[in-house]
Amino acid sequence: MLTPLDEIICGDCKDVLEKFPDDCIDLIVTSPPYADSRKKTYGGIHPDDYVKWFLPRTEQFLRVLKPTGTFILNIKEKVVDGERHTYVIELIMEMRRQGWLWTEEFCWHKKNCYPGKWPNRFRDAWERCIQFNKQKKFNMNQEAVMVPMGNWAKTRLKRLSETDKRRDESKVESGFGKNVSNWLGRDKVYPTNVLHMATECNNRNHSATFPEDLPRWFIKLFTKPGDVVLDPFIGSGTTAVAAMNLNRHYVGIDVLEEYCELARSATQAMPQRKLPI
Amino acid sequence: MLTPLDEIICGDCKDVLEKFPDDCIDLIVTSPPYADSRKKTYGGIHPDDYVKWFLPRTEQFLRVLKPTGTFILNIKEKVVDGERHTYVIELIMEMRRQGWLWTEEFCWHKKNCYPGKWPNRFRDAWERCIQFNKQKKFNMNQEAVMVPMGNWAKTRLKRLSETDKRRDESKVESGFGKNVSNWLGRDKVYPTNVLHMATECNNRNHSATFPEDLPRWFIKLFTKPGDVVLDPFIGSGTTAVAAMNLNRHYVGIDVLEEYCELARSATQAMPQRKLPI
DNA sequence: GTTCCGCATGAATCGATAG
DNA sequence: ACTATCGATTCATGCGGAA
Repeated sequence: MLTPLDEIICGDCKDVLEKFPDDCIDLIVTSPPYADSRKKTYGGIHPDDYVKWFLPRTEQFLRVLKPTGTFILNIKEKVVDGERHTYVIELIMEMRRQGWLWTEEFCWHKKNCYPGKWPNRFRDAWERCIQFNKQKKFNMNQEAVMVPMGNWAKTRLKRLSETDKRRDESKVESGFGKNVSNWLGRDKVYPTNVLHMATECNNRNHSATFPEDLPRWFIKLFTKPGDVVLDPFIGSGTTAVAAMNLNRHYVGIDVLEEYCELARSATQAMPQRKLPI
Repeated sequence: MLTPLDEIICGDCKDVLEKFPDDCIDLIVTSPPYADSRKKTYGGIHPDDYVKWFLPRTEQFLRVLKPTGTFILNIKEKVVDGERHTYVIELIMEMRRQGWLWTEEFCWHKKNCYPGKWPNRFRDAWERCIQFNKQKKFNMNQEAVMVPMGNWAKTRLKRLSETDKRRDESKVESGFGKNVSNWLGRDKVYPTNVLHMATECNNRNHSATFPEDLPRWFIKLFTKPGDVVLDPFIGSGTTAVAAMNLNRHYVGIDVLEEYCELARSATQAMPQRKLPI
């Protein structure tokens, strides 16, 4: 079977991917249903069963990913009985046994985290974006995510509005859009492994969207135009839209037909490809 | 033996703590020698041996810590052979078997991280501050680390200078100092589990100092004046100085006499206790 | 066209209450 | 006793409407 490109496929990603050929995906970036979350829609996997549930799927991810490809897993451990549960770190250990390399762990600082107050902890304002690879040599285009933040840029930024300044603090290109070309040839710096992005809290159709900037950043970093991006838990379609906007092919999978429809609408509602990338 | 207070003791913390009574420490906060780092000074423990080396020491930490106390471990996994090494997550698993509760993991965002460029990764701008406890109920004074950042403050901040605004962004009390009292009674918010603090790059006598703000923040959060703070890897004495400034007792331990001397000088050079806390 | 203000909205967590 | 459900808590963000 050939790889179906630019499609949203309904089904369990384990079953769907079994029909895919080996080494056909350049980047997998996904935010799976967290343990015990989204119960009403996804059924909810108990934290204690999460690793066992996930491993057969990462096995398929490993097979379909190209040797030079990357797998970015956005995840966070829940608090269970007053403690951080260990399913995420156990998953890392088990995936290494499966053959994955644990290359890096990015920290996504969620500037607008969920509110609340408890006697024994503060609000959780960060999630892991764990980078796995098949080999030590993988594709990476660092220049694609460089940030205009030299002295010249800094001076100019002082004249921007408060809102724009806030966006600039994210240091991740978001908020600059078309103007980014103005910064070419100026002082630009490489980002770090800490990403500052706010969640999108205005999406009423899907309870757990990550911001488009997140997959967008990793797509620019780990793929080039024409490459294939897979999100095995596509949800509302954020990853597919991000890939589309960057002239990459996408493959989206979700077990719920409802979300597949949502993702299809999102990709088809795209007004145009916003160039330049 | 009674607990020796406000002293820097030379020796391996395992041996030194064996002579301490049970349940005598309110907070342990430390940044141990990282695996295979600081070879010249600490001898360097190979990453593969790190957990085995560390566990007998955490066993003593567990014994001397009060039931309501907290252990904050500032650590980060090294890159070994292109991969993040697993000694930190293995350590968490093993310490849980030892009886520790893995309550939380704070993210310390190092705003001025170490420079450098590599083909396959970005600069590492965050470290883990892992919180362990003996029981679910522990002492925590959240009000002590509240931050002036409500709507009212936000509006007002627009009129402050650029420099002040930058300091404000740190959200961790650093940079506000005396002015912070002006904000009392106004909108203050609780912080999150992401700490934004710059590293101190001016200490050339010790190879791995963390900024005083880091132990200071945790000391304010998990102890009250008169409590006892232990740093079993005291290094240049940052934790002892922070405890002293906050009117807490300290116990510092280091295997190297050279660092003990350095720490003693640091505590004795204290000009005065900077009140208010 | 700007800027400003008010408002709804969250991958949360704890503790109490109910079965 | 042990599990399931529910209310209270809390704040950065982006939207729409207003000045």
